[in-house]
Amino acid sequence: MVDPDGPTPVYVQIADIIQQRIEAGELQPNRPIPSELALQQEFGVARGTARRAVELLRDRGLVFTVPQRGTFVADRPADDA
Amino acid sequence: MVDPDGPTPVYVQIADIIQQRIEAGELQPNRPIPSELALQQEFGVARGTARRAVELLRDRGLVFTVPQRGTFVADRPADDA
DNA sequence: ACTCATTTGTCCGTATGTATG
DNA sequence: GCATACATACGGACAAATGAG
Repeated sequence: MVDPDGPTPVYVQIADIIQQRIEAGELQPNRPIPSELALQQEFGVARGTARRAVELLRDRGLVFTVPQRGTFVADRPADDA
Repeated sequence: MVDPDGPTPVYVQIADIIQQRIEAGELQPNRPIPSELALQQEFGVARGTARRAVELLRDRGLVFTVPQRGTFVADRPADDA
């Protein structure tokens, strides 16, 4: 799934994969994405790495995090007007 | 200097302190801010915490980082037009 | 060309706190 | 009280690029 030896950081790879799922409609607006623990297990990475991936998705505006609740797909997955 | 038990996260406190130094002119545009190691030692925190503080300053647009070189005070410390 | 020190980038593992259900 | 989940913080490790010598 992810390549630790590739030129792209693992947390970026994970963020890219989740972004694809969002764009593919597998993860829908206002629905939660997998928890940090779930991502950690799915991709075989440490919690910090899973967190970085989610942070990156927030930076991209694709998701929003509600403390103590989870991280959810933003209303507008990709574009605007 | 920083209060680990206060309501404000340590990395935010450190970012605030550095911001004050920038605004006070102690750290000048295009000049480097202390390295992560220096911040780590000065504030007695782990490197991850020092990094978080610098990240926050980047988010605020106060500094820019050049990989393997250092982090520098942005040209325009605060405003724009 | 090479070595050394510096500095940021990434990653792992762990612990504690806080909030929700 | 317990389980889940994010937030913060600590510690250590290795890689890559830069710059000084």
